[in-house]
Amino acid sequence: MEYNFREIEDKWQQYWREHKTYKVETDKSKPKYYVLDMFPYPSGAGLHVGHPLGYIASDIYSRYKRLRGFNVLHPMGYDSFGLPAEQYAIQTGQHPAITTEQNIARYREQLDRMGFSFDWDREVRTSDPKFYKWTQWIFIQLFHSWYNNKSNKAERIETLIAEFERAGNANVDACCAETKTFTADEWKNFSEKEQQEILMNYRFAFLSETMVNWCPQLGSVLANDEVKDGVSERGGYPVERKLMQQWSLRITAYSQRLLDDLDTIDWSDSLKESQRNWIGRSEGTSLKFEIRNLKFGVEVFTTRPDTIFGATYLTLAPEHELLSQITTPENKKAVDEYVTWASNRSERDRQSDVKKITGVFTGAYAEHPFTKEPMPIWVGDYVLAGYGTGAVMAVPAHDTRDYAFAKHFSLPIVKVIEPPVEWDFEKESYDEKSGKCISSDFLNGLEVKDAIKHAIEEIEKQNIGKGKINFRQRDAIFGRQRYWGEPIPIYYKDNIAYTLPESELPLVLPEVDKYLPTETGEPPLARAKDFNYKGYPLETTTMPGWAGSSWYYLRYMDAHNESAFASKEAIDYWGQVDLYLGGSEHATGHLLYVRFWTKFLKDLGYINIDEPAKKLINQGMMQGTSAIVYRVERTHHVGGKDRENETSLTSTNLMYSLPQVFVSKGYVDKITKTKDGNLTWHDDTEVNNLQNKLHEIASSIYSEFSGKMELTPYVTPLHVDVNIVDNNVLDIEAFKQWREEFADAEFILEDDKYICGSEIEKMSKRWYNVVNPDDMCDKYGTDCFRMYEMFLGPLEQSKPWNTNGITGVSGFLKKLWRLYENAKSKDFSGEASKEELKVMHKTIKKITEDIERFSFNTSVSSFMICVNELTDLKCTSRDVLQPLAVLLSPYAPHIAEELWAMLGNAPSVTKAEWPVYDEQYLVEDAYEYPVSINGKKRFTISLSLNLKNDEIENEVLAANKMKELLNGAAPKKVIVIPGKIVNVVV
RNA sequence: GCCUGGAUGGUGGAAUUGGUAGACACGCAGGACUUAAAAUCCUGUGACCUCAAAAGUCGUGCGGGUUCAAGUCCCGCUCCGGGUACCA
Repeated sequence: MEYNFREIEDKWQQYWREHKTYKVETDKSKPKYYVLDMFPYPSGAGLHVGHPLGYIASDIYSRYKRLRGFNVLHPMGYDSFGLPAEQYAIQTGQHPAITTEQNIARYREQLDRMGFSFDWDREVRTSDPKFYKWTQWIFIQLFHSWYNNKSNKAERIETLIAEFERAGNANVDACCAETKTFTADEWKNFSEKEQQEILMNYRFAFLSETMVNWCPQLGSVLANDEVKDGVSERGGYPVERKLMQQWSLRITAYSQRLLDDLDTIDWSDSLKESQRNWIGRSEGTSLKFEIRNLKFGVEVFTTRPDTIFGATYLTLAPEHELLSQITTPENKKAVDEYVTWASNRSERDRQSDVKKITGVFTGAYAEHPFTKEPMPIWVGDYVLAGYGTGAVMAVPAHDTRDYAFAKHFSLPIVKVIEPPVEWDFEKESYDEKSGKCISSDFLNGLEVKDAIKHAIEEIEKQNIGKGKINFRQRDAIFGRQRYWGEPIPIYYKDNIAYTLPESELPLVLPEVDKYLPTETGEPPLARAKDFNYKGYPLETTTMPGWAGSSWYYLRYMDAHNESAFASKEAIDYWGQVDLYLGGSEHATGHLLYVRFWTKFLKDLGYINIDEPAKKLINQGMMQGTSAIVYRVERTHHVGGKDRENETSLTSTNLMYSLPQVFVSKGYVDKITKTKDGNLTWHDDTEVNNLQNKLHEIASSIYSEFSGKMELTPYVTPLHVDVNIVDNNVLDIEAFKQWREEFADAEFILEDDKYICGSEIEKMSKRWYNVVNPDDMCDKYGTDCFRMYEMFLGPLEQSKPWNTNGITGVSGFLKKLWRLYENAKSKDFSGEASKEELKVMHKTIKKITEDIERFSFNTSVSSFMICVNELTDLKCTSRDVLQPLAVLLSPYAPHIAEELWAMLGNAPSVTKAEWPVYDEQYLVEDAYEYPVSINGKKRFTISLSLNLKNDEIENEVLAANKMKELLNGAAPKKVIVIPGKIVNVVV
């Protein structure tokens, strides 16, 4: 019987469905293991071959862990709120829920085909009110919590109110916005409104007036990680800076813990490094400079207090709040103009001409805290309002940006660090943190490191500043002026924000007639009728896309719970995600937010883990391989009618009326680009050959043609659908049908084939290089597709998708099938030979180790070797073929089930036990001596022996020779490099 | 600029702790079976030298070093990918 993958796949998928094979329950008798995939956003395009890469890997690992006796939680769901569905809704008026529903159905169909072992009973969708009820619930907890720096965790707001009532806020050390100090009595006398305003400064979810990234085209604000290169990540629209009242989450409260706990998790170094950079901790000191003739000072932040004596001026950000107060009347006009100019620059302009130095003198002077020298205060847009204090002390000799600014405006440059190497201060600043302090009063002679410490001590002693840690990370903007997201469970009474009672949850997304912002610029939710709570208006912004994904892993544990986001029992049992798989593009977004929410929920006692995922693996991006065909220019097609009417076949007419002609890649390689950008053929014979071929084509169509065609050496590369290209060979018939204009195209072939060029690009519809897994599964079967995706290369590496090698995997499966078919005819009754057992145990060891270290690509090779060897040995033994089916089942579950059944076993292979290998079959004949020297199992002695070549005929001989030399202890491995050295591993 | 990952045949990639580099697969070449094709099977396949074989020489981006032994470790570069950036 032939290997009929379609029949086998249908049969077993149905069996799994009917028997709920992959349903998982809390089972305390078994160790748990939680394998999580980053859930997909169900876009309209469906899955492409890049998606399943991670899912296949996690599925293999889940299946493996199950066979090893673990109770494995392996769920799947959809991150179903998002922009594309909303954009589609704006264009068509169709409710995003409907689009989303359709997309999910398509995703599900595709996922089902892949034979994944998900427990679908636990499916979650972030846009489902039953799910977002709990997202809203968490928001309410965030609103009613604050971060206590003393206990170093989040606490209920009640503890803060109690403290206010007891002793005001003088002793409160919280992560909060700047708040005036008040006493207990003052607190009690504050009005409700005043109290609420103060509390807002402390809440984890808070409203504030902040600079936001405003995207006019999307009509919404964006978080920092949603902006790339000054344009929106989705859509690529320009982004402006704008001051707006916004909901934010106080993620900065956790900056230090997010940083510290990176050391406790098994994530890739590069990903951890991205997060460290994003959090951007820097140690330094704040420092106050008095301003001449004014009563207040200006505070700066610096990481280099050691260079304080090199500070020659101050620079403020254009948005700095003190700017208008310090500017002298004669400089006011210039400063105002500069500030207006700077504020009108878009984020993109600002980034694109970073090198342009701009700034204006304010007329004011600060006083150096030690030398009491006057220091001019400037305003310049190289200083950012959002970082540190929005003001810097400029040390041009030791900071590149200050140096450029000082040079440009001819400000003094004072060297205070003597570099340990030759340095030309005429050319550039010396920024390194090494060298000795000079011209620096009490710091003279100190090394930079010591000088920093000493300077901070001195600054603190004189009470002009103190050591401070700054983070680059900003609080996360949480409101979006969009429709398709979770409504924020807030209503307003007297303009004060209150949370909805938990009993009112979920606050369901209301129906609206249009999905656009209102005419007055309010978010789409403002269009909803009766959108209020007891007459009080509800919040009209919605949560950002990352809200649901920040906690979804907890919902899988107990997906249908209606009284809690998950039961205590489920949370305690499943604990942490043991293995999390997903793309590295979420490094500074989702993966920070999910860690943040986890820590928050832990602080409030709802869960007992600090980190969501113990181990994380980033699967590499699957790039597309575009296929290129080359059209010979000047042979444009003008349509059949023109050709019929053609009367005089001049060469020019002919060229324009000929069908399009495509040359195979081999010819194109013979073209080079000249300096002036034109193309030229390498040699004239090629030109002649090609012309002759074009001529042949012409003559075959027009028998009366006898002229000579001119050939222009241009070819135009065109993208062609990769699905009609196999191993770079174009399927010419399919190509002709692909596009009407190619219907009667002609081809100049090499070796009777049309070879396409290829280009590695991002997978995109535009380049026709999107490969859909369905097509692959139709052609080769799911098991083949799964194994081939793994075979392509290491999981974490980005790689182009190509189908060049899939025939190898396909051939392997057929061969595997035949092996069992042949054995079946002999009832699998063969006695396993020693060779067969060796092959078997070698394979068990290899596959087990491969899976443990996520090296799935090498596993596929091992299977191929194993089957090749067993075929050669004509293996018919159940003792060998049975464990092989088990080993194979994580990779190719359908065929493994069928082979398992074929062996006469009861269904299903998923209930089998993972085989264990036996060392004794792995030892090579020549080295079958158990050895331990000095109590160590194995170590290497390297000896140079003066043995002649003929004395060491082979490794066995060498081994025996070594045995003599080692007083009877036998070597385990001997490497003979004839004529050179004998290396021995004992 | 900074951080990070990488560079191995015609191609994708193997080499787990420093131990015969190129497993496995694709592709290519030749052969068997077949009326033919597909499918399947067999043989060869890093480069150079050689009619061929034997033998030899070179060979893991480049230049040095450590070692009996380096794709692997160390120092100095080049190029490519990813992240990030007036962050004081």
